[in-house]
Amino acid sequence: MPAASAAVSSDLSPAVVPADFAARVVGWQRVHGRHDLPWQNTRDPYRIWLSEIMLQQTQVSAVIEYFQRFIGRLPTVAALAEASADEVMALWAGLGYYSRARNLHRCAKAVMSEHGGVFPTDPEVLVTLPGIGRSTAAAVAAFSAGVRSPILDGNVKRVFARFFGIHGHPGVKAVENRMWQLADAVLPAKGPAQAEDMVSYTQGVMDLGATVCSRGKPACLAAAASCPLASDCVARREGLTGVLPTPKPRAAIPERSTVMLLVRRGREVLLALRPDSGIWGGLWSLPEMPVDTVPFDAELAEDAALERAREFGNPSTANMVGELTHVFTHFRLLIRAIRVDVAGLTARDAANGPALRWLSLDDLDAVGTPAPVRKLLEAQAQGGLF
DNA sequence: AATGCGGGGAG
DNA sequence: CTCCCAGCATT
Repeated sequence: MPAASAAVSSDLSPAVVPADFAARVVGWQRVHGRHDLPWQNTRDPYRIWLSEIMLQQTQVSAVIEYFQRFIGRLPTVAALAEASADEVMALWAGLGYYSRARNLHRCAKAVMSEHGGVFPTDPEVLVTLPGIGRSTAAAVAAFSAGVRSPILDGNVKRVFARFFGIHGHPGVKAVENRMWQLADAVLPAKGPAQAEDMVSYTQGVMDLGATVCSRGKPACLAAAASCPLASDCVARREGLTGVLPTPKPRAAIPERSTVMLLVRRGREVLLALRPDSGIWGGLWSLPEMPVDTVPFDAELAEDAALERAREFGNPSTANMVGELTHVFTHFRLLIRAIRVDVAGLTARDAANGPALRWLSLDDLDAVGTPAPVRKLLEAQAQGGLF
């Protein structure tokens, strides 16, 4: 299993970067790729740029209508530059990421004032314009002028992660850097066919990610012939399409804590019935105490436990017997357990009520208890801590 | 290096 | 419900 360091190695040996990578993608695109999207079949950098901005973090299906409407109303960069901010924002409304629209407007004005109204096709120039980053600059340059410059969007990251077996979330800088390195290394060869190949390759590597090397069930699993890269794709060979690309690490789930009472009367322990709604609804658990000191103070808690246990009998001793953590889907619960030994019965022996009962430690299977409570009870049954 | 930005679709 | 989508700008 490749270590994390493998994902960021700088090794670009030919063995892992097939010389015909781009050629395979190009050939596949011309037969199986998408050819009829509204921003294809043009070399107009304005239309290509507009589509690329709209497509940032936005799916193709959502963009199509917005693109048609926008072009219908503002068909040239000059028209966009002259339009009011209100009109631009109205055309964008509903697409999200509205800074894209503000930058779009600023960019059009900059093209008019700084580039004589001629949209640049040099990636190094494009990337200086508002809202155009490295990948968008490369896409505009490739589609409008066949410039040999790599894109790296979500589709490409997925294809690369799988084909090269790159572990680690692509949002991590080192992983992304590695992918940029590869994106440059696999580009179509320089030469007479470069411009047309760049158009097909740039479109193809995105089409591949969108239609074949999809996130859910990549088509290669059903039919290897559906992907031109299947024959030496690391993820396909090693059965890793389900784990690559590495998903974004989940946010740390919050931790809550509680104190549970192990109220002992000889071999018996007191259980409390949970309400039907909420966590562990309807299960028998242990009586709990509010935790009102931060940080937790064991001696205070033991004193409070002694006081609390007067409801259940005559308490003699209270001792922390341990703690354990139980992980739920949306939070982590730290459970501290305090054993309180009681003797005799009081007038308020609430165990006679419906929500409390005594249970023999020799008969744990008699009731349904949450897994962590079961662990506490089993430890009690064996007489020790846990 | 990590976050905010956003509405929508897929699983 | 979570994750992701033809990313970029800002901190």
